[in-house]
Amino acid sequence: MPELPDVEAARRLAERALRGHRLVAVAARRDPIVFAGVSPGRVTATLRGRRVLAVRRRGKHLWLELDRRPWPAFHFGMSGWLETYPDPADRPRYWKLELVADTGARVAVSDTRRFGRIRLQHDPPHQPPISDLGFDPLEGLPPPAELATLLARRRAPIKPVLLDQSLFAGVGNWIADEVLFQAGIRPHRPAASLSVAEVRRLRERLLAVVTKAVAVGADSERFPRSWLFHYRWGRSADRRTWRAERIVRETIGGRTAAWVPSRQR
DNA sequence: CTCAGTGTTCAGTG
DNA sequence: TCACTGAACACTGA
Repeated sequence: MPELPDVEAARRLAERALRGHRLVAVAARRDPIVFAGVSPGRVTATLRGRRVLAVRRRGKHLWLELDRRPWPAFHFGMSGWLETYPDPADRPRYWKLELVADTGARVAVSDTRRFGRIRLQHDPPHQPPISDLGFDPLEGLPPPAELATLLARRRAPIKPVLLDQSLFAGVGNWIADEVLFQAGIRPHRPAASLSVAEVRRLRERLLAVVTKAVAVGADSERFPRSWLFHYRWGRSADRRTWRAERIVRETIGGRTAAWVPSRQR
């Protein structure tokens, strides 16, 4: 689930449950992979009794601002998730960390595949990996001319360049494919080969896709029917858009790209 | 049984 | 140093 819109939805959920409240109980499951070098004991001891001042996000990263440092920072990897619930029995199966607010509200972070990371950092936004991130589209993108200059230095296909978090923070596999589809650009095109007009379209579509996905709470059922998103999966060889255009799947830059030859040049 | 998957990192190369 | 490529990571579900 976790591309920018999902993480923003998680941020809003966590903020509603935790902002202004004290953490009266904390449980951390032993997992040396997800907890990057932090013991469960240190996590619980650090967080218990703290007041949550805010929940922040940048790209696909989330962190809590507390009344005392260090603060917890989260990356959800491929399968990480965050949910809130009132009943302890609803703790998710692959939970890693559970926070209980003084209201009784519970927030859990789970991760089946364990590619996610939970860190304790003194100042998350000014430390790697968050400090290494590039532009978060929700905070705005540089003007087309400046973006064109940045892309002109990249010879790799535009698809993996869109996935480069040090350039576009929060863009994941489906957003990159969606943006290229809507902008009418083939994913294989060297980034440096895009015209300024194409960069302008790319920029505009990136802003539109991210804004819309966030506006509907990352609920894909509510994405516009015209989006490639609804048609890109499924195993059948004859995947088609709602206009019956053929959808091709191939590996580009190490990831599966879905694209529509008749619409993307 | 095999393979793909909403992601990142690291080693090796140019 | 930088840009790029491909493999590795861990696990579930089709």
